[in-house]
Amino acid sequence: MNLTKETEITDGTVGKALYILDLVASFNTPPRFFDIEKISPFPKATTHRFLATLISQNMLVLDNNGYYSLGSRLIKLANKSWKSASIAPLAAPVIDELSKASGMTIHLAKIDNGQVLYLDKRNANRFVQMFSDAGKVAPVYCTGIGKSILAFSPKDKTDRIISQQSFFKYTENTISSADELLRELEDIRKTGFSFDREEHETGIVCIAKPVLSKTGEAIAGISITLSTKEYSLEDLEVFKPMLSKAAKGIADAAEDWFLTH
Amino acid sequence: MNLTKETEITDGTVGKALYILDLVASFNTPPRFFDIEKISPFPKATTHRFLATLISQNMLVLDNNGYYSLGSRLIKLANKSWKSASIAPLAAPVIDELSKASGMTIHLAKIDNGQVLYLDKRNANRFVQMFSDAGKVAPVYCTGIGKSILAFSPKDKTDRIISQQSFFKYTENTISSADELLRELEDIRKTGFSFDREEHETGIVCIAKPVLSKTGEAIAGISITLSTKEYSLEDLEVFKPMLSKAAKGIADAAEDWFLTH
DNA sequence: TTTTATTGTTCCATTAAATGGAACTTGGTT
DNA sequence: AACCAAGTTCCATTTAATGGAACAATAAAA
Repeated sequence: MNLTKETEITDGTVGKALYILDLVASFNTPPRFFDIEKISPFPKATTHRFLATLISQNMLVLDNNGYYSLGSRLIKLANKSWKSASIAPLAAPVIDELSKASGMTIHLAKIDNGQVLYLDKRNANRFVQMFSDAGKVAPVYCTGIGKSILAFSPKDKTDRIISQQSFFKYTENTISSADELLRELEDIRKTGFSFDREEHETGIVCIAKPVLSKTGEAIAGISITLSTKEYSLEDLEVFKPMLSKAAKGIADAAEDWFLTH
Repeated sequence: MNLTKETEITDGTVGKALYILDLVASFNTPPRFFDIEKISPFPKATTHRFLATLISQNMLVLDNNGYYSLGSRLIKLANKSWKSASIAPLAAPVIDELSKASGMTIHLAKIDNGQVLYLDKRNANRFVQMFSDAGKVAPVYCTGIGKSILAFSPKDKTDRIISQQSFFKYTENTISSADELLRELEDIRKTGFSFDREEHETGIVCIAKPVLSKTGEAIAGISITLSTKEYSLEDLEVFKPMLSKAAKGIADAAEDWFLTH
């Protein structure tokens, strides 16, 4: 589990309670008190009290076997978050169409805290597991969407995000230095398209394009993903026109929304 | 906006901060400080400090025009919550199949805090807006799933939930008293199926079935929804076999999961 | 069954942080 | 330029968080 410490333990009591919430979320299977206590930076009594508070607040659930899991209040809040704080609902019809037209797996993502945050997904088989990917995160430097957004961001923002990267080598194709990444961003700016050439996961390739604001800055990105079991990198070329159309469509929808609100 | 006060302002600082988070979430469009302050039970300075804390914690975002919206940390947490704390991911393949077989809109929901909480959805057109329905809530007494779960819950639980209902009359068909609801639950126990006969929204009908645990208690419910523009209440009958099969399939998947964890 | 080890919960004197009234700053309007 | 409303900061007072340690419950071993 790749637990990026994105939030310092600050803001007094509230920050600490939310830190405990993240701790619980970081387990792949519901932890017991002991498991949490082991990695908690707070004394036992304090950790215990925070857990009790979070349960009372419906942020956590404690089952009768002593296992903690995340509570339903989060699902309810996320529903509103997804709708109000992102372009995902505006982009949804466009993504539906791209999914239908391409028949392939589609992702919509933005950059959040130096990482790629997936906002929506359509599976190739057209059936979606809700929440299965919205909310997931991935590194910018080895994803098509991450690189496409980076290529069309202001220089200071790009530099700041690059400085946050670890350049962990997921596959033999993974970009492993800031210089190498900067060179590739140059290429992406020329063509407008970026690729993931099995850089994050062997056997998975994608083509991505940024969703640009009126000022030419990337506000999000969309991608089409293929498996090399059935297709090759070259097969991605054919999707360029529909990908461009979709990126434009989302940008227009975002623009309309902005003008009417 | 139907803001059910599901959480009292307790648990000191943490509870209060989360109350402010709910306040921000209760707006349909991003509020300004003034809007929040108006309905906040806390003094101006305190409200302001909580907002600042929540922003610093990535639970809220303040745009440069002074509007507050929900932050990305919620989407990330909800992703994990959906996966770990509910049967939604286990049910997903079964729901996919039911969606394909029926061609209709499918819902998966459970009861949470006396309300129906939707966990997953498949649209009739087969394209899904993620998060668009997972996280939404509806009353138990006028939804097919709500009634089906209630009918197969222990008496004390059923009574407690019924006592929480307002019996607001959404349509002329809405059940408007506890007695009326109890009578209908009797019928549902006999047949195993429940219906929403335009009780929540005019023009919308559905058939639902509970997902039962080994002990015969409902742990969730699934439904197939139709619009009376194209279909009628009678058309729901044909879905009984596939709905039963799906409910059984989800129950089995949940059982398997339980045995192997 | 009894003992021992481990996990989980509560207590309360001490310490530290939250509180909120009021003063102040910012930005827009006549 | 004077005014009004929205948004932010200050700091003495109050209130709640803290955490070491004792205790309880549960699981494992003898």
